[in-house]
Amino acid sequence: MVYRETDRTRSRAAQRRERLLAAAESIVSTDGFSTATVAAVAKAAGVSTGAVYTHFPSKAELLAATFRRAAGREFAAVQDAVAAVDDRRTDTARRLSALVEVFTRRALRGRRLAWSLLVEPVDPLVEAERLTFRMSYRDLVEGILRAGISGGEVPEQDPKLAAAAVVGAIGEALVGPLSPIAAYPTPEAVTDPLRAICLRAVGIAVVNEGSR
Amino acid sequence: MVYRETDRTRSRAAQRRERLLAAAESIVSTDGFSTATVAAVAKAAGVSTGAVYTHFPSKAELLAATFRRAAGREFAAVQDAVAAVDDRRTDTARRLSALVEVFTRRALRGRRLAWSLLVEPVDPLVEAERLTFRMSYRDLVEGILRAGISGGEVPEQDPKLAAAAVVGAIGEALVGPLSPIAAYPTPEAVTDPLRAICLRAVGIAVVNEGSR
DNA sequence: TAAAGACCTGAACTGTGGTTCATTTCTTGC
DNA sequence: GCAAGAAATGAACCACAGTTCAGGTCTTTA
Repeated sequence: MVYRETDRTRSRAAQRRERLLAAAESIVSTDGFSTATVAAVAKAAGVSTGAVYTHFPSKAELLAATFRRAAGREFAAVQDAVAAVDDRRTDTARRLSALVEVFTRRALRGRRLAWSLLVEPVDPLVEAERLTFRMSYRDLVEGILRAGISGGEVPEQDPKLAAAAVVGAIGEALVGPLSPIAAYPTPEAVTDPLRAICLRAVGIAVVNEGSR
Repeated sequence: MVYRETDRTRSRAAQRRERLLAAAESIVSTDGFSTATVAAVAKAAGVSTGAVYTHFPSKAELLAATFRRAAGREFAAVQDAVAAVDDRRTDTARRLSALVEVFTRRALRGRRLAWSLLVEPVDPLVEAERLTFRMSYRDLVEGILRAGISGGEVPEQDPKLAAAAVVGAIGEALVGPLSPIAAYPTPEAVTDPLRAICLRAVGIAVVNEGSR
């Protein structure tokens, strides 16, 4: 044999894969997963439909990878925001507030993507990814609550249940069909009351609702 | 023409329609909407696939009607429970508690159906029905909150946002993939903390969490 | 019982979109 | 430049489930 896999070919392949993912994400974030057909993604990436299958074993895997990419970035941003608070001092209210604030801000900025990531009906394999990320968010909240409970800032309660409720409340308030956020003029107008709701829900008395 | 539509034929048709809906609901409540194919529903109802189309214009309409049937019953039960509290006296905490309790109890009893009604990916037409019902729940909560706010029991806040959050919290805590309820031994073990969370979320201080 | 219309049957049809594959084009190392 | 292997192409293929329809059956009224 004469042909060999080399740095150049590998990076070329990685580039193609990246192009495909970027194209898929672009479609998803403007029109949702349902319009992200193999043909559409291929076209957007400037390749043939068949070429998709040299980089991904199936459409489901392509979309799952796309989901991971987008959701991972979102989660990392929220996680970082929470961690940044930690750097200064441990304060449950602040950490939860940071979580709500960053999540909300980002969801408002990219509402279609947020909708796709949170509630759009998707292929089972993508749904599995979604489950993973929702669990990550719940675990993040749960961790905050556990720390708060042991520190005495948060009343005794099942942190798992409370965390699930908080995640559900944020999700429904922001991207669910029930969300009234379209009527809100600024991000703060959403984050402030939503933060108040989340803090109260876990039993933290909210003193000053205005903030920053 | 000699053939005429008569009471007998009409009731026969109504019966068939009913059989189809019942069959569809049975399938949905055990295996979800995804397995409710036209063929499967027809078979379960004891008719041919073609006969379905004499009673429903499309599969989507059949499933939408099925959804309405099941979701309508659930909502009515919750609504009745809330109204029953009203009969005695107006008390926001009691009304919200009744809502949480009945919703939870029923969801726990039929978890698969609850999942199908709340979060299973479905046809757009069915999704539209779901939206309607979610709005009904939100409106129910919103009404309770408005009354509470004007009565001074509940602090000033956007009742729409708070209602959406409450509905989201309940949904996620009960049937979402994050739900830890499988670990709970009895319905009360779920309703008590969940009620506490919901009441606190809207700003009602929870004094005694034990209850009844 | 006959005519007329509606209903029922289930096999055939259809539309959509994921997947495959024979062929062509590239890439690599000599 | 050439052999060998990989990747790309895009039209053909296929699977699946919703929908249709020709033919048979049932209901109704006269």
